[in-house]
Amino acid sequence: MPELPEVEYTARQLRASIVGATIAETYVFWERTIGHPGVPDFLAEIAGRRIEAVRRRGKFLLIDLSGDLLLTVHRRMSGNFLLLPSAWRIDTGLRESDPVAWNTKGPTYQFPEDSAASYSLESRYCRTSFVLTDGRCLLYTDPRKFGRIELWSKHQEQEALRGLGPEPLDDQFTRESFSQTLAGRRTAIKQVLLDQTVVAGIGNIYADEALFYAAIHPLRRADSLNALEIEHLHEGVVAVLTLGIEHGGTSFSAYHDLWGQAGDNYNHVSVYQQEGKPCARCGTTIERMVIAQRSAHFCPHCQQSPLHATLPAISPTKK
DNA sequence: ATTTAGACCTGTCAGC
DNA sequence: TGCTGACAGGTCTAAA
Repeated sequence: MPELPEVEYTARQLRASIVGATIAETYVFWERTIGHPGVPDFLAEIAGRRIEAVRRRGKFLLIDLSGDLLLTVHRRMSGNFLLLPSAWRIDTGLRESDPVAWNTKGPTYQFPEDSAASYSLESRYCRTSFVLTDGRCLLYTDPRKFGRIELWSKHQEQEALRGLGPEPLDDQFTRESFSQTLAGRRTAIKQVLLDQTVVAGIGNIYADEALFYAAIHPLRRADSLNALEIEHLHEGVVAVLTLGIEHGGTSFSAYHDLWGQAGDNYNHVSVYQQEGKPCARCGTTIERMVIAQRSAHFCPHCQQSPLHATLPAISPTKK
């Protein structure tokens, strides 16, 4: 689910709400959610830490903790955070001696009668919960269980982030550096945009949207783009990510912000999951194809490609 | 060296 | 109503 705009939006909300708070207890309800270190060490290390800062890098949410520790969160497809007010009681069903609760249905929570339905729905998929000393509770929910939460020493940040490329909304992401990165790449530009070592934070929604913005066909070979097209694509990447943040992220069904609200960017997408609908620019029907095992959506009229530079369609099967 | 299936997971929706 | 298959915001690994 979350790409850069969704993670950035969450980071801003967390920064405003939990910096300065201290973690009292942590409960893990799905062991594999904790990617590093093992669950017992994770629980022992995180107890009593103060939350000093909240940052974002690519699709990673970074939480700096006291004692030079770094908590990294990658939500993958369906991970989410919910912050419960302190008045809300939680009942994890844990015995005090249990380091891990083996309850795949997640803990049960007692909500005020007037609480939003989305809270109780999401909490059903709680994989990890952080109880703060002020009584509030930060829930990490993740229906598909792909997301990972890891704890590292602060000096291990580079290792934890696995060679991420430049931040697209920072000065380091320039037309020139982008151009250099694309130079040696013979694969489809859509696939290259999804490579986190090329640019950090772009996912399937914003890759499709950026290519539409720049009027570039998703199958174009990356090394075939001319200077003007690279300029447009660079501009498009920045524009669609910035708009996504301004709209509070893109929500389809499951994504909600810290307080259970849906992001509005879905109402502003041009091509993503718009197959069969008319292009807002020219009215041509939006098409969908599979590139690198992912859906690609584009306008066949606006995003035409010079024949010499288009890759043959790859495996038009499955998905 | 690339490229591509498969794995990791659960939910939803369309079609029969 | 129930079953089946396709598909979903992502990334890693093994095999071709």
